[in-house]
Amino acid sequence: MPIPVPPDVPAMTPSNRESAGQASIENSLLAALPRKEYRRLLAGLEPVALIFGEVLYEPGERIRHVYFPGDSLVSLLTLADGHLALEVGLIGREGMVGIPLVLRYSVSSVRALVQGSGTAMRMKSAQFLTDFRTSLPLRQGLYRYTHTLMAQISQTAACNRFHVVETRLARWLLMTHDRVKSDRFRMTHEFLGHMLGVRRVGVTKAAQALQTRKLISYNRGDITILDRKGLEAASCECYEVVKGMHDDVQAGHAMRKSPIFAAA
Amino acid sequence: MPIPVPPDVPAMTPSNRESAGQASIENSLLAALPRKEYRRLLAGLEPVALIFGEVLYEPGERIRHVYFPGDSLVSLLTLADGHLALEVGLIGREGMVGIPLVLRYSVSSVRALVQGSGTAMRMKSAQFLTDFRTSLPLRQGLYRYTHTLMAQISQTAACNRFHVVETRLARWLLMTHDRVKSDRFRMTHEFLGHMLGVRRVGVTKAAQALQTRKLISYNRGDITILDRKGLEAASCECYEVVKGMHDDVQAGHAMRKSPIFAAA
DNA sequence: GGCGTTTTGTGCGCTGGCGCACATACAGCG
DNA sequence: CGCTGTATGTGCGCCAGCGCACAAAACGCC
Repeated sequence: MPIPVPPDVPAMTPSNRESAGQASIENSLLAALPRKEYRRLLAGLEPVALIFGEVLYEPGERIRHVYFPGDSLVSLLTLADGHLALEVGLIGREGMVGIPLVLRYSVSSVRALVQGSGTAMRMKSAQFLTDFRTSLPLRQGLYRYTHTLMAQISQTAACNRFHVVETRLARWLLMTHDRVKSDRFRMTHEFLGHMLGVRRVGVTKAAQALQTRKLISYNRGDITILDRKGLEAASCECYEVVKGMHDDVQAGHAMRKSPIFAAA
Repeated sequence: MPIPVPPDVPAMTPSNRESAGQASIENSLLAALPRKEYRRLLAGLEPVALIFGEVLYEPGERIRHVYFPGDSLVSLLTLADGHLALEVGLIGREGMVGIPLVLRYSVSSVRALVQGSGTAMRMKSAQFLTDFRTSLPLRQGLYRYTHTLMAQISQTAACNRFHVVETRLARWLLMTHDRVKSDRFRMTHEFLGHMLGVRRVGVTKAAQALQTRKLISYNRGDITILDRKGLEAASCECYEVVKGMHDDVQAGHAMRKSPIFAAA
């Protein structure tokens, strides 16, 4: 009842579920760790396939696992009045789901919903707390990611207040596009309505406008990005702001001397 | 031009500026520290008077000091399009201004604006980073506060999206009331408009409604809470949600065994 | 006591999004 | 092939909040 499960993507077979994340390290936070450190953490990490519509946490619920998405995508939703939802954060390969644990808090205050099927590495909370305590690089990466997540949430708040649906939809599609490798993804208007906190019909209107402008095309839950540049022009500067922040952090992994970081 | 400086409150004289925070520890985070720990930190702490309208940080600006408010009040504002502002967080005696430093980030992504004149203790960033590294109780308190701040920002995002001005104004007044000791505070409609992200006239309308219902009274920037219970009824449940979270954390200082906390 | 400034009040037309209700279309399945 | 469910399209009246413009108080200051 809360959020209707959207049309399923082709389900993962047991075979590719097994091999998920086996080949290369798909999550940037993990990939940024020193090889040795990564191998050590691997013991507690387990590849899983996340399926569209799956709820990882509910508000007020104890966090059992943290997730490092590969090509999966997870939305953080704030619920209001029980039926209305609004996305406040979007987590893909650049981040981790379960940030409260970084802050020594074991309860989520938002719903974490799988918004794009795909792979992820997960770890039990207890194990994570141990590894987090003993791994400096992991701590550093996660603290920085936490900061960008806060910034993302703040910016999203203003965006939701001031910008019209069409603009916000464009932004949202871009953010998703950044995190998934493909130009196509499954996504119904109904579902988008819950993300943007508007009626389904509002999404339909906005999507029509974007399609007319040849920026996207869609058909029964199948959205294709046609003109990435054009979409960027159609979105608000909130997109650039948040993106810039993520890029800063990514860059920070390489050049630790960047003036924006506090001395470790 | 961005945000008009609101009517000044009676300015602090040099004498009470000197004695600010001298008497008792007004900030809860500091007060919760073991005595010995607090005395050690005191060396780097400096009492200051914060004045209505003062900007502590601008987005993208390097953080020079952190602030532990006593009876002062600081708003975190996200800016959009350069002229519109929206409050995403409110910090009083329960918290600290400068959370990015907790996450090893030295740049603020929001504007920090003094919204209620009063006292605070401040510390240079470099000193803070040192003390933060060496004080376990300080780290614990700040991590937990950071979590509640994130939760507050998320909830505020949804609130701003779904609730009408009158309701949000009620919530905002309650949050302020919780942090200031007094039933009266200075606050023009214009200023409130920037907090709630609406036109001044919108605030006037909402304030009229609350005044008609005998919940508040106001006069040229002087607002009085008349009926606290009534205001709570007039506000949205977002208020309760956020308040409950803060209370949990406060309680957590006393009973560390609470199941909501992750093992240290 | 008069004057400028700040704060609050009022009016008006406009628009984006809402709630509701129904129409169409395509997809999979027996 | 037709049925059922899912996804998208359309129409309509409504309302909160917007932008703009101006009026009316209250305050501070010379």
